Amino acid sequence: MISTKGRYALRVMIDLTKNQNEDFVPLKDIASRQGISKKYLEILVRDMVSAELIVGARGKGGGYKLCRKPEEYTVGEILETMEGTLSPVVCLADKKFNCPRKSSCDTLNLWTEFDDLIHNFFYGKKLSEIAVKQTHEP
Amino acid sequence: MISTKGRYALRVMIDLTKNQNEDFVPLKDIASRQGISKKYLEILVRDMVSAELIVGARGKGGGYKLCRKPEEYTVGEILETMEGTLSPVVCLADKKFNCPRKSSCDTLNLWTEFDDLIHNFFYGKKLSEIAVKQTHEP
DNA sequence: CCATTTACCTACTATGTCAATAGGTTTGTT
DNA sequence: AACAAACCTATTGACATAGTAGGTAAATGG
Repeated sequence: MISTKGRYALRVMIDLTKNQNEDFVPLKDIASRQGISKKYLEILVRDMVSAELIVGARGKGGGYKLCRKPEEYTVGEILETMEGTLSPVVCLADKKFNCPRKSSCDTLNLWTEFDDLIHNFFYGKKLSEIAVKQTHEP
Repeated sequence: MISTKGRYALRVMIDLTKNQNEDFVPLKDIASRQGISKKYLEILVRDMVSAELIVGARGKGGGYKLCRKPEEYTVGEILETMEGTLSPVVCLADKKFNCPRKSSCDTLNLWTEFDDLIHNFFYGKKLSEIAVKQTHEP
């Protein structure tokens, strides 16, 4: 299951996409628009900066900003950064894990197929696709 | 991520499929073949019985048995029983949960699409498909 | 230059789930 | 009666999740 880390991070990225006009968007604004604790977002945003998904600027007029164009991010990249892995099972998540049952496992095929499905789904979605500005009813 | 509950339960179902010739398969045998603690399996198997995936018989000659043909089970049904839900996010997992951001959420579509993908994948797979006896290399 | 605004940093915590383990009771078979 | 099996209740250690609390550092505006 996707945790708040991944889900909130994605919403931050969408929020930043929608507010690209401003140079830097303060976390305070994002938090209030998204209805998420600013304190908690600080933790997530730190990881996002060190993963080079966004950049921060201090002081007055500071905040956060995307460091690429929205179409240059995939949802998969964002989620995988925050969640650590998108793999549905331990044996596929950890590359170093060499399962002793590997050659005889009846379920490995199933998990591998599922893993590919997840990967292709999320890496096939661009941030720009899901962060479209909403058209309001007349 | 699919926990051991779902993964082990699936392996129990596969084991039972492969040993359909015997009337009832003792948990002891399943545990040793699968290399899983019998004590832990007891807990999982209890849930499987109450969900009517399998039936148990006590006493000597007892054990567990499928209550339908392998082609009448879907992997989705087995996993969903054990995991509680297959939904990737809380807002879709809990039917009673009425998210206040539902109408304005930018990510709901994404999660719904992903949820359908997961559901279709696992409910499209039958137990009989993944529990085929392995053909050995000559 | 100083107050303000912002990011950035370290630490702590309550809660819950996971993955078992331990020990006992009941039921059916031989 | 002995045994083998399912069935039942309770407990536990480890870890992740989803935060909270309080402070420091840097940039800007007046």
